[in-house]
Amino acid sequence: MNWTDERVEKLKKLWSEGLSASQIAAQLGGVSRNAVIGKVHRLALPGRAKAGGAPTAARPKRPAAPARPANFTPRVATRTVARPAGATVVKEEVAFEYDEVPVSRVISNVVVPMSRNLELTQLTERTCKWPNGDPLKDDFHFCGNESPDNSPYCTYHQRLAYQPSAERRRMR
DNA sequence: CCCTGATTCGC
DNA sequence: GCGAATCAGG
Repeated sequence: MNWTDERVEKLKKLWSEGLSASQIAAQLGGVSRNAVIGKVHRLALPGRAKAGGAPTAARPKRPAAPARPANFTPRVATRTVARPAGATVVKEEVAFEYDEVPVSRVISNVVVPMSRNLELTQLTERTCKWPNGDPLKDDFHFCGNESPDNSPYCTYHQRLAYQPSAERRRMR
């Protein structure tokens, strides 16, 4: 695989967006992370802030928490439990609640992790194997986020995998 | 052991 | 110029 202008442009773009060398290698395909790093140096692109270590500063930022929906009502409910004579009153906190918002939608608004979009050959025992995109098209990739031991999926896709399809559609 | 980028040096 | 091997670190 050679460094065509097109591939170099994609490298520059992804590097500037803060993707790691291995992530870029996975997206380009056909090159190792070492190849990517080597090319970055030859192009004299600006390096990462710290030598070694995760590029925390340049990482893609997590989306901000969603604004409260109009029908969001913060409230703390209490209820009094029947008690024998002499006992103290018991209150239970129910915490914040949404009005008539399906739970799946709330979940969707809060946590939808970015996939690393790895190629099949990049997957390991510890990467999420959730497929993204059309298997017959070029943009087909696997999630690739870290998955817990003994699970083929990351925590998010693990949860997604066990939802009924209608719920799944709402979560995405 | 998982990962990160940096560097070296034979090709 | 390329990138595997290696180093140094989180």
